[in-house]
Amino acid sequence: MVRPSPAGELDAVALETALLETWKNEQTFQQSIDSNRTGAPFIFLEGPPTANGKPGIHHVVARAYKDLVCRWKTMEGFLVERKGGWDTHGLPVEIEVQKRLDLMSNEAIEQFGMQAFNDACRESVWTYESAWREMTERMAYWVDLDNPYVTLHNDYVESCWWALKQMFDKDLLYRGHKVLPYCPQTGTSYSSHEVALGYKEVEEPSVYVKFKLVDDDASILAWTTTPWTLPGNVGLAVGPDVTYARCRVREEPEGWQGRGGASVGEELILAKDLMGEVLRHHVDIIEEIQGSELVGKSYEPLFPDAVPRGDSSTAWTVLSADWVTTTDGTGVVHTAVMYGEDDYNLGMEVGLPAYHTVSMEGNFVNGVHPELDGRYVKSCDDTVMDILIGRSETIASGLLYREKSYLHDYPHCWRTDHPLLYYAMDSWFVRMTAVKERLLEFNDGVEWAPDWVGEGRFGEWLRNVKDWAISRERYWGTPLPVWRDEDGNMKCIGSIQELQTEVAKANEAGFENPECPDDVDLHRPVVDAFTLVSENGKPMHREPFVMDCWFDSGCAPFAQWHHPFDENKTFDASFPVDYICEGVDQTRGWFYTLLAVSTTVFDSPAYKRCLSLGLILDAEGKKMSKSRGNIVDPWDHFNREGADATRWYMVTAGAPWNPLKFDSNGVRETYAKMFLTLWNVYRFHADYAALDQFDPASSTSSYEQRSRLDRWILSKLHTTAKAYHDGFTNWNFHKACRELEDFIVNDLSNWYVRRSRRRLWDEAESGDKLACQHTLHEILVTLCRLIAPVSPFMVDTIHRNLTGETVHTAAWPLGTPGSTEGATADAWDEDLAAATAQLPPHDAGLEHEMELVRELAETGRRIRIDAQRRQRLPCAEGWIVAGPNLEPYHDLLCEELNVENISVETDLDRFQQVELAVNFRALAPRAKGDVNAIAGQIKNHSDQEALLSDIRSGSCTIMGVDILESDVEVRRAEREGYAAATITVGENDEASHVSLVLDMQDTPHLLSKGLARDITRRIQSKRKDMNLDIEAMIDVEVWLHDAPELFEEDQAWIAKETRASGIVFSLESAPSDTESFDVDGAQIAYRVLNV
RNA sequence: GCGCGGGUGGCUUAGUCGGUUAGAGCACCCGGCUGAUAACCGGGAGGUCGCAGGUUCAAGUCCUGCCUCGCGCACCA
Repeated sequence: MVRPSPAGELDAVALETALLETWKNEQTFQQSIDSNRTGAPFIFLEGPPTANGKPGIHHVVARAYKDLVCRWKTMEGFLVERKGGWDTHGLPVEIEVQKRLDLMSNEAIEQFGMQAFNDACRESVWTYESAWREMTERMAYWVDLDNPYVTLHNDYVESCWWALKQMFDKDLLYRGHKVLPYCPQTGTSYSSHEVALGYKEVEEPSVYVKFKLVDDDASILAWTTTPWTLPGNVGLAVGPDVTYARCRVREEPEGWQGRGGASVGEELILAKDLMGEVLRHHVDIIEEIQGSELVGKSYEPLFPDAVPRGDSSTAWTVLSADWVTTTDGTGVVHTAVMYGEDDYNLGMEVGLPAYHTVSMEGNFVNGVHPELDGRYVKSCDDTVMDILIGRSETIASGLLYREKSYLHDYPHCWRTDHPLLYYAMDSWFVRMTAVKERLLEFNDGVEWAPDWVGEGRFGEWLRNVKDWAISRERYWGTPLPVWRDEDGNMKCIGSIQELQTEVAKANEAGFENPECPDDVDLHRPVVDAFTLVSENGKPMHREPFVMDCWFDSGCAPFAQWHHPFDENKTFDASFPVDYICEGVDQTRGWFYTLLAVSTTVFDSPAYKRCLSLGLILDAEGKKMSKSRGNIVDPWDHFNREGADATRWYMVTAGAPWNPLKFDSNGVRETYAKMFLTLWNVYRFHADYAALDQFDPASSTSSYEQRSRLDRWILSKLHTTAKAYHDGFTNWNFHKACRELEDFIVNDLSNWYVRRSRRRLWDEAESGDKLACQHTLHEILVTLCRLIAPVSPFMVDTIHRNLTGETVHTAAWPLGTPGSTEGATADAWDEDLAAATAQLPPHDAGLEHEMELVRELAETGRRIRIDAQRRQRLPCAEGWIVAGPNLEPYHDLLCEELNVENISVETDLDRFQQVELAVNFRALAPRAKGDVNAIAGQIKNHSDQEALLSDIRSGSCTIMGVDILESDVEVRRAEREGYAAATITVGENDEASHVSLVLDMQDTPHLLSKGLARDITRRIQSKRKDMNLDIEAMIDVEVWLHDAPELFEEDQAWIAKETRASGIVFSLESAPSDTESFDVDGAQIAYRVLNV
């Protein structure tokens, strides 16, 4: 037997913290999982956050959506286990530690000691773990934080090694170069994110250089903003479809600034479109040439000693590249293989020599040019130009055509402020280009929310997929498990055991290695210390890289289970996962790396559904970020409105994939509107249920015993729950929740409870009271279950008090498909018809009628305001004109409208008149341009009734167009001169027009009733001011000196309503120590005494 | 520069297939109602639906261009 106890005032924060304690004690989370042990699994994968930053409100949003779906699926009977995870490797961790220890270069780190540095990283990773844990628990994100996967753990790293070996064995892993922004000062290359931090506008010299053709007395002009790359030039790229011009210098230009030039008669080749931009000389065009015709021509190297030709046949020739444009420069791109990404790719494609002319320290290497060797490249711009000008007799005959300063954004080291160099680094790659088709295929099978992220942003990315540069020249990360000897022979190690075997083998071959125990630390520098042996007996050293930390997280689906070393079953049953959810910024991050790893390792997709969340912006619309300092602390809201309101606000503020402007005021509004209202509805029910010892289990109230109001709210609940569920299955959580909130505030609180209040005041047992209590009970229990996935606190308190059980192991009101035999999580979108069978009966007619009744009640208030008649003064009669039969609601309407009697007027024309409006959709196709004129004529026609009958008889033609009955809509409006209003119910063809008319005549009887209402209201208000108990009796005195007559029955009614045991009405003047008020000009005085 | 998504009263936003008077909430003003809650009801003020063209009888909605914000990519000779 469950009897609710009284609810009391709401203190959301206290309620939530108390529940957290209860959940901990009862292990409610675990229970909710255990109770579904036999259910079909629904696999969720947690994207691991990094705990070396403080959690902000934007993290709460992501966790709210993760939690919502997991809780919902759990209630649907699925087994939803949620393993937590932590991302613990990577550059951010290193940078944090570098800052703290003031180690701003690789050299400094190595001096400090790699082991000590990595120890510091290992520790730093957990800086904010407790903050994360507290936030996670407080917001009630249910995830297993006690057994999380951690990317730095040996088991995890070992799985990553295993995955790499799979790739290696499939020849998907290779060693090459990648051109990266590189800082010679810190010896570090940067990820795009860091590069973005350091863009600065700088003015630098750019140069136009002449490249002399070998078998032709002409030069090709090329432009570069980085003169330091010119010694490395090995090719010139032209657009095959670009038109070039061969011009001969006719005469000297008028003005010439800077160095460089050309002699009269000299021939230059450049894009025709850019001649005006580039050339300063007067020239004659000798010939127009297609780019493709230039391809293959040889030219003389600028710095003949800088780069050896090797076996390249294409070095120092003109090459074709379709990305060459004529938007700037000369339409010819100087190509230095090692110092530009396009250059490098082109060089690899056509076989240009790949030699560095610049060292890792940023200096020219020896042998480039006597005046440059050993110098820092960025300070050599002038020297390079001088060399190009050379020792020629005139500047004009040198190789420099022109110099020109150039203003552009250039990346700088965000730590040292030095310009970065694009520099080809040794690097390891995953051959993603080889599996592109599979990636696209797998992506097609993913259900994306919103779909345009998958098809658009992500699909675009995949269609342009490039090989994944997965190695980093760093210290703190999963080490690349590849060992290599001097001849380039390689071994990829896929497990600790394999490492031990290889170490033993090497030791046998005579190498000395440290111990390699079972729990060997799979990090640098420990693994660096092992020397393995190659087939031909040579020492193999580990490639000195760590993995991109995104590789780690991409391995999460299997590495979290230490696959394939442990628990194979867990992995097999949980891959691919059913659901992941992260911010849209993970598109190229985790969403990609998961798919990249699963495709290359398992030839499988990694996830079936992906919810991609919009960014969280601050109130000004700026992205929340640490550097801006605009991060909202979730605790500001947890400690004020509570986690329920915060979560509900997040979900209702907009579509999950849209950017969310986080508005603190919105959380407050959600609290006041949604949760306070829900609580008060619950409180109303619980207080009376407690008073009456109501027990839902030991009494019943059949559907037939329920009042129309009960059946209406039950039907409304049916409709709302169905739409809510439908919203969930379509990812429209925001629409679902808004609709539910509207139901609670509008339908439940403002109409059902308001209209039902008196039913529960009845102190005697009655079938009607019981019907109301059962109805409230059912509504509240269902609501709790619907709300629980989104905001799990208050509804649990309510559910527990009403049913004795937690809501979190309760069944979803629309069924539990997860617990049916043979179910799978793929059945996201179950049979709605079957699901709604579990809800209370739906009655569309009833909903429609009640909508009309409510509108009529509101209309009555409007009529009174127009007629300046106060609400409490009754009207003798109200007429309802037209519309459906509302007979059963007349009592209700009498109360709402404050009229003595309601009657139905069947003679429509007594209060209504016809108004015609054009149905544009029907008439416009025939009337074309005249449609508006015709509409005007119809609307302004002086006799609408006559016009209508003309139309009906087919004898109406306006402006040559026959007007048919289907061309017009017939509307009815109230006639002028009555205290009346007309409303429209329904839409289009179904629309009906109902008028309400109120009788404005006063009688002594009505005035007396109105007066009684006013007096009652004053006394009630006084009772409230005096803080009297609802049950308390009072004594009342009233002075009605110049008031209308107050009949005896109304006097008695006042006494009853106000619970007055003694009441005295006097016609004398009131004493001075009384309170008084005004009713239609009469002063009424009164006094209330506590008995 | 390229791609994606936005721009609707002071603020947050809804707006389906192009259709008649652009709908709500917050805040504001006036009035009402209340043993009904930080509530509720009625009314009011507040909108060139980013700008400019175009298609159409009809455009917040479709098309083109531009401006602007956010994000991603590229910043490159």
